[in-house]
Amino acid sequence: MDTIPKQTLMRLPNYYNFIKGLQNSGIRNISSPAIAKELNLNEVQVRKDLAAVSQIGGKPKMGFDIGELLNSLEHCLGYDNVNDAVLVGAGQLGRALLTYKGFETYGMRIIAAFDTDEGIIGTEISGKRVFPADSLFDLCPRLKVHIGIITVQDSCAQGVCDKLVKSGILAVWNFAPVHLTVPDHILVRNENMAVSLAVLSKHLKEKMISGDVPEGEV
Amino acid sequence: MDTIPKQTLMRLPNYYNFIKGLQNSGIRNISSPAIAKELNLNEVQVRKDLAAVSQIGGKPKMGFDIGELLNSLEHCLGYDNVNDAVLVGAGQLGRALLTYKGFETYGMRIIAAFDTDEGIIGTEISGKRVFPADSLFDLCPRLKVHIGIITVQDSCAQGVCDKLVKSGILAVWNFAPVHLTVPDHILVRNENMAVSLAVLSKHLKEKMISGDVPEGEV
DNA sequence: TAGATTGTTAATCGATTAACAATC
DNA sequence: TAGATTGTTAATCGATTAACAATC
Repeated sequence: MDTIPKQTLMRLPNYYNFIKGLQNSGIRNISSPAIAKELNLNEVQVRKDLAAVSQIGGKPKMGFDIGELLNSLEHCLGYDNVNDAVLVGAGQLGRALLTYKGFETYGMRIIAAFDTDEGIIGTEISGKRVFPADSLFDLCPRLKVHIGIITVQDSCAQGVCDKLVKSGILAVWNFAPVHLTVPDHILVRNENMAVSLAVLSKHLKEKMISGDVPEGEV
Repeated sequence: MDTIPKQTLMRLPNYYNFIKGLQNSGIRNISSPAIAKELNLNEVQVRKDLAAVSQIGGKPKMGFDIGELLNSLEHCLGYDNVNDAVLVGAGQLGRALLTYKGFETYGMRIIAAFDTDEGIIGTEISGKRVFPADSLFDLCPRLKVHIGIITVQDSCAQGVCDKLVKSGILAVWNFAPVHLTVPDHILVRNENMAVSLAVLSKHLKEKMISGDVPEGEV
């Protein structure tokens, strides 16, 4: 298990969710062909992916032990090391992220929120305190946080980003659909909801054009 | 401009956001080396991407006309054809998506929401009506919608998905971190917020290990 | 003209898939 | 044993990068 290929890493959550579901139905073993079929993947690809991840591997005729597989996947996905992040912009989307339960599963945690709105500063959202935006400089180093989430309006995003960088943030998860200029050593991941949906729609359109659609549903 | 490579398609929004920013600062032309530098990409890659997208191409010594480039990018991203989607689950996250302004930019539109909570059925969120979940079967075909967004709790996701499929939905954008079983002809895109954050964190960690971090910030 | 920048052809790289021997 | 399933080596595919001639 050296470094896992990026593409493999991206598929891991799908395996995890599928296999977790099996576990809940009381199933103990699963073969890669079975996984491949259900997830619409090539079965060699699944075997390679699992080989890269699983500690003890599978057994011919038996397949993989589901418990072990889940452990291995959790390990690879960083389940067992907690990573803290702060969020700036406690608007509709920011609030949704603060409330979102799923992060814990992957060892991630949003520990605090920042905003400029006097009305919500000092309140708690889903157990996380909202601080004034100015206190970033002070709090980030103290909390030793290195990941910042930007859910402010487009026009404020660059300014917030600059502040985060000054506060010692090394990775930025940006939900504002604008280009952020950052020093070379800062990691930026742009999350663009609209694009995700647009890409899905484009895929669908291509599929429809290629005629791969059931009778008359277009 | 035949079919645009998938990887290129994924980079398009980044070009778009960056170039849009330049336009707002009144700049008229941009060269691919300049884009490459700012976006940390290979300059040949940028040239190839733009070649695949731009209608009229660039001019040696001048670079690309920003207006034309934006038009071409908008065209490729489907800006100019509207695509409708319905959303099921008007909770925190669902509400954030309904409120999100960015979709219009890419020609996407959420036209209605569905929920089981009597308290919010009949209300409007950001101008979109919330209907009872049961009316899916009736409304989807009538609205000719083919994209469904799932923002319900994990435990309901599969049930909702089945309903959507029965209602004629062909593509599903799933925010619940569970595996959805669907007929072969249905497109599923899993959006897992937690994984995105976890992957970012993993990248950061790798970068930190490889020593690519400024003095003492670890 | 000289130099920057374009578009394209060829080389490289990484990921996917096919083929197959090993094993429970 | 026979057959399913594993892990791995080799072939293919697609995307990235390097090299270069064309052009404003």
